Amino acid sequence: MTLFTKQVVAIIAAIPEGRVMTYGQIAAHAGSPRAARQVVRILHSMSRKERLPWHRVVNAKGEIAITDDESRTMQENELISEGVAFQMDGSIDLTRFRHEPDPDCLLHHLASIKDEHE
DNA sequence: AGTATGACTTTAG
DNA sequence: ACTAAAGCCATAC
Repeated sequence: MTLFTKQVVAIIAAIPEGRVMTYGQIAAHAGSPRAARQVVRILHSMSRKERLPWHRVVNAKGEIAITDDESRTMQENELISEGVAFQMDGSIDLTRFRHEPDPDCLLHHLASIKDEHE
């Protein structure tokens, strides 16, 4: 497992209830602004083993990115139950629900991750 | 080791 | 506003 992966996991795990982040955002905070797709892969592989709030991750337009119908509905329900409101067009208002990690907190977090990283 | 694969993003037409 | 194409790079096989 790479450092990038651990950072992504840590960032996702730190998303509070009722908030969402985009793939690109997460990738950028983990050090690779163009690695949105890796975030997807990590979500796929890690959400099975780890308990990640994968439902709090959406695409850049604030829409649910998942393709599977059942999972998409499940994500929708999770978000609604957390207080995330969907707009008429089925997207989320990112100006209201986007989570921006606190820089200091993030730095500290990443430092401790780097330590435990082999 | 080499190739294929994405629950994406951004830019260009 | 919509579609097309290229870029990205850690996993899975």
